[in-house]
Amino acid sequence: MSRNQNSKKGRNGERKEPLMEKTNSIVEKSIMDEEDVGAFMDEKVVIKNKTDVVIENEGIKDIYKEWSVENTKELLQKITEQIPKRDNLQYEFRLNLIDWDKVKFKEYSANDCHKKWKDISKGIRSYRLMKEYLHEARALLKKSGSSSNNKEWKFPTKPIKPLTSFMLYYVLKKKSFTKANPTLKMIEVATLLGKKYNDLPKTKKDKFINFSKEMSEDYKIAMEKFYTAHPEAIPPKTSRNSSLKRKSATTPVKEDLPPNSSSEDSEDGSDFGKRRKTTKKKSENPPISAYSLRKQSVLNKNNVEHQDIPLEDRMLDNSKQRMVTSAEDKMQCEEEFQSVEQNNKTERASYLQSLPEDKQPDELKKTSSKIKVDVLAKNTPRKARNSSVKNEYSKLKNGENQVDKPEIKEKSNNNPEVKEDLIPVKKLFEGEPEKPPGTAYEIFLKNFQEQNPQADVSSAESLWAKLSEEKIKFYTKMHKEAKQKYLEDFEAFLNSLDEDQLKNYSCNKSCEDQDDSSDSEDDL
DNA sequence: CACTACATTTTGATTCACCT
DNA sequence: AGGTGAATCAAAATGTAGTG
Repeated sequence: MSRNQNSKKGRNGERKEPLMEKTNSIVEKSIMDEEDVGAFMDEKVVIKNKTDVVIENEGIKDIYKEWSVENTKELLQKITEQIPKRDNLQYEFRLNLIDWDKVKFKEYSANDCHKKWKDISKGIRSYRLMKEYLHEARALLKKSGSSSNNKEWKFPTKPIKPLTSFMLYYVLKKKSFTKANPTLKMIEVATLLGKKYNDLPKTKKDKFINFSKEMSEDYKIAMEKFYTAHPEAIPPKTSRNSSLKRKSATTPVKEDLPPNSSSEDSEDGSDFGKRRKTTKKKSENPPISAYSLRKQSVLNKNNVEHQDIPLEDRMLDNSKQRMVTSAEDKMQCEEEFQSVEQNNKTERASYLQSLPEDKQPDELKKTSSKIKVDVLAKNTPRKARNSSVKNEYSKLKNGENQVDKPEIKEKSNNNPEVKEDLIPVKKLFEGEPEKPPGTAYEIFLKNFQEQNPQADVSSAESLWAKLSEEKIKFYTKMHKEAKQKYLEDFEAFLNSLDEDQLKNYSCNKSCEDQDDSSDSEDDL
């Protein structure tokens, strides 16, 4: 692009004024008519040289200094010697760097040589033809095609990943958005569009989501075809070492974070791991998603049928299988998951109700292990998930135990199976925000109970199970927003406390927590 | 200086290593 | 065994650092 721009400039890089060009051509023409000095050089060059000399007031006799072909050749050689072997500077910059004192030879001064070069270069074409571009393009293709690193050149037909719903929205809106806000930087545009996307009405958002899903399905089919045609393109199974590479790739690992949250769990003395081992059979863990359910089923099936195949391979198979799963199959899987999840909820609720009242909170705590993930991972931007909020939690965790307590407090309220009347009511601190319902289902239940005060919980449950996908999404969104608001309010609440209040709050919560944990220990 | 590689922002889908 | 979480990758334009 810069070369095209340069081609519009004068040889010295400065932009020629149209008036100036006109003036020069008139001058050249008039001189051409009266002079015949082109003994061995291009007429135009000599004439131009003449005007230059006149303008620079260097004496009229220099105009007629002769340049034989041999001397001109020698000049070119001298200039060539001044250029480094690996010269990659643009013409104008290189020209400015040439030391004409080193070029000068025989009776020609540095100025003579410089001027002569200016004249010669006038006769050189400064633009490139299409065929020249094509020639270079072929050379580039040859070069790039041989590079094993260049995937695009190696597999030009490889389908590109489909855009996510947000990406579709971003691409669609970016142009008009930047036009309306030309001062915004690209990063700001992305941030604002991200916010706008999140605030998008559900119906509009669904359009993008659906389209994205369609694209995703097409991509899967295309990839399947591509891998059939190019089995060599199938990525080789990665070794354990490759994880290090992945970590050191584009996104730097946050050093202030523990390697993973599970180690954090064990480090802080929490017995989450132990609890899983001692109190629950693995098979009792309900699937957390449709994918999880499918994976569970596939892996179990494989377990029976192909016990000799390594787990990693089976997981890979599962991933591959997922790649080629049809939309219908996926829907079925999703429905299956919803049904399983609802069954689990119902079973869990009746189990909780069957427990003695003092055991219920502990049982709730055992199963609601993932508050951080649920609240933070799902409802905050990725960056916040990874750093700010997590850091905030861990920072406070280390020094100020008051945050642990709300966390646990929230845990007990965040369980999908929680019935309001099962939660021991804890007094709220002054200004402390009220906890939101723990699940989308609870929001639905609350609404349901408000509208049908006579109806019992089981009818709400069966209604929830039959709820359309759209309505479930609606309640999920409401739930998300409520949780997000609570997080923000809670953070603001903590910030608003002075040291004494914080101690007081911390102490209150610690006492509550001690009660809870002693119960918990007993239970274990 | 020219050029290249990478980081920056956003969301969501996908993949897969790792840990319990 | 399998749940979890981190990495990656799609798009865009621009800035920056490193290399030659």
